[in-house]
Amino acid sequence: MSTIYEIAKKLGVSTATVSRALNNKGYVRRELKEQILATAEELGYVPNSLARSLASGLTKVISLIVPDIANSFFALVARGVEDMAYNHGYSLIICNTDGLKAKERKYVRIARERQVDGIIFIGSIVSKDYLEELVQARIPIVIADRYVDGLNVDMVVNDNLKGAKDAVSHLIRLGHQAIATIRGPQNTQTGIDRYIGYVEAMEEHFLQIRPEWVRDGDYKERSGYIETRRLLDLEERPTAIFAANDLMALGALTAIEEANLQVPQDIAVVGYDDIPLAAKVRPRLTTVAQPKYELGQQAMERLIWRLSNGDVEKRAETMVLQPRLVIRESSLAGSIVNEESLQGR
Amino acid sequence: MSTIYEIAKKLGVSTATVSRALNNKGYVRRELKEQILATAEELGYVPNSLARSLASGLTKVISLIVPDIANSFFALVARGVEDMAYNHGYSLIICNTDGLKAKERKYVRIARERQVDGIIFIGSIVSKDYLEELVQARIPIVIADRYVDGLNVDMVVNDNLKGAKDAVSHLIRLGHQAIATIRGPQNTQTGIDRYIGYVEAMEEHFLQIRPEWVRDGDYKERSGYIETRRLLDLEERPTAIFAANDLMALGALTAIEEANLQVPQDIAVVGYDDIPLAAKVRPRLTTVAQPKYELGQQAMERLIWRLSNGDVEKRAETMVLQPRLVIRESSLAGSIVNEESLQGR
DNA sequence: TTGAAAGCGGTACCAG
DNA sequence: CTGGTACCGCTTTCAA
Repeated sequence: MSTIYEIAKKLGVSTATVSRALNNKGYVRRELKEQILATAEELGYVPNSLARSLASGLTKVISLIVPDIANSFFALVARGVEDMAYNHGYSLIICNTDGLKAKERKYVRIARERQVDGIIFIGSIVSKDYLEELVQARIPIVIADRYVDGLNVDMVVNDNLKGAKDAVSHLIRLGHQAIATIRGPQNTQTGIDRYIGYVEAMEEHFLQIRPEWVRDGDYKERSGYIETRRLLDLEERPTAIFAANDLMALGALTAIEEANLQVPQDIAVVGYDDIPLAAKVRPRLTTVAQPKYELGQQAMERLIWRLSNGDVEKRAETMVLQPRLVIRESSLAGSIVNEESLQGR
Repeated sequence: MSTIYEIAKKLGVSTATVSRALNNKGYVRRELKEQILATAEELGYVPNSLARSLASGLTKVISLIVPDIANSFFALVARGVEDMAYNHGYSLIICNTDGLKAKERKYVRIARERQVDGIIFIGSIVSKDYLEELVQARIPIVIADRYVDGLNVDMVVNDNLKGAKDAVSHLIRLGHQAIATIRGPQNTQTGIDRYIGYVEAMEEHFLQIRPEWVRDGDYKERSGYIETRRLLDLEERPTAIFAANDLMALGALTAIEEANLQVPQDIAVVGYDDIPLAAKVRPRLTTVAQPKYELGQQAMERLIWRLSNGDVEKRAETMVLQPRLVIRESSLAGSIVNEESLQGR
């Protein structure tokens, strides 16, 4: 493993000059620079970024903290982050927390030890404990797909309230009046906002919200399944269900199928997120599409921006991306339809 | 950001002693050690792993090179890698190549610059060019889900030949004789082995392989769709299709559905991989399950083992995991069946 | 334009 | 047991 020292020795110059030449920084006589570059090539020189980081104080590494990369939603967001990072010379350390505070804490610790330049949280718990620790350590962070109140931190989210409202309004336009919802955790902002969207849509159309039609899920498929069974057992059964995410909507589809009922004829179902599966199941799932890849991209872009304006203590901003209702079979009567011709609003 | 130097100064000891105490290495008087630990705590000391790595020559970082983390198959393997890495104190740098040699090369370069302790390749191109570069740089690597010939490198794969053979034999047992296959790229070992499995199963049962029943795909859904349409246009149409992976099998299902034919009544379909979608589509897809998570786990475990036996120039080994045929609706006549009761072989 | 040298934060060997 | 100190490989003033 050759070093700049070897290059310097071979050419009888100083390491300072070699460093300048290699980094194209400061003054170096043109031909000398070319010699240095040539020698570096010849020696198979590869810069040691550890040494560089230690000296410069910058690692060009970002920690990406996510509940589970095997979850397709997060995987797509992560992909957006990674592409943007790659284009800007950043490397990503991946951290799966499984929603566990302990793992999250540990990963934050690791991020600090490794001197990462910044951290991106995606849909994580984000306990304020270590969030403050990070602010104190002056490590820039961006939170994606999760709005955390009272924090001077950059965030990128989608307009959950509007998305949910669009979804429910769509059901109402189809003539549904008895619309139930399976909510996400009400201690998360996404869960709260999507529920408010549901409520607002119902109220604007003067539709009654029966308490037993409001079910609490945890964003996992199983809870969608369980709560839907409960809904089906009701004497006053709803004709449509708005699930706060696709996984729960999928669970709903299963429960309805098992009950020998038809979607959407007997019950319509709408989800949220538009994970890849949504377009694959039968009936295809109507859902609110979050710009997942873009969410990741924007988060990373924001972080890079923050990093290059480091000392500027500019106020944090929240970027809101627009969701898009994707209408498919699970909320239409009848046959298979062309998805493209139906997309909109 | 406090350093060991500050701890040392505050206690009037040397940095050497502090280092020893913090790392629980070498001799330090018990009470002194406790004081050091307490002071570290008090100062909010966080070790700088860059400095540590630079001095020790170990980073505890691994590069994970994968075509696309948003692909659920790779995501699951990656998850296996990450969990194992986490348990052993390793961090993972994620690298999406999109199957592009240029990106793969770039990431290998980055891995070297960052002085990673090792590299795990999953289903990648793995050009011999930089593979040799890595061997020369003495960076241990493990290749998962991809067998590369003539290389003294550790590998973890599943028995593709056997898996394919099992799948086709299953179709034959169901009475199929006209069985087509959509192959994977024949410049990949997985593609070759799965094709050989198909051939062996057919030959052992004295079944004819018509050349027009052997189609070439690229592991993407679209190619499965296209090749299936070709198969359906044949005058001598096959009664079953073995696709070399699930994505292509999914494409096949779509093509068959569009042709208004029934799966499995008119045509049976079997895939390979058992991605999450396989159990979700209708009809549910019969497939060969690869132990994805375990594949990742084993790869990482192998790498860790190799790292702790660094100087021992032990011969590389190839670990072969067993695939498992998962029988679902796409290869059975008739109604929805309980998946569990059908798993076997 | 170039070079000397002081770090960056730790590790680890050697002497005491 | 503990301290002194020479690096690890590169960046970055500051002089020359």
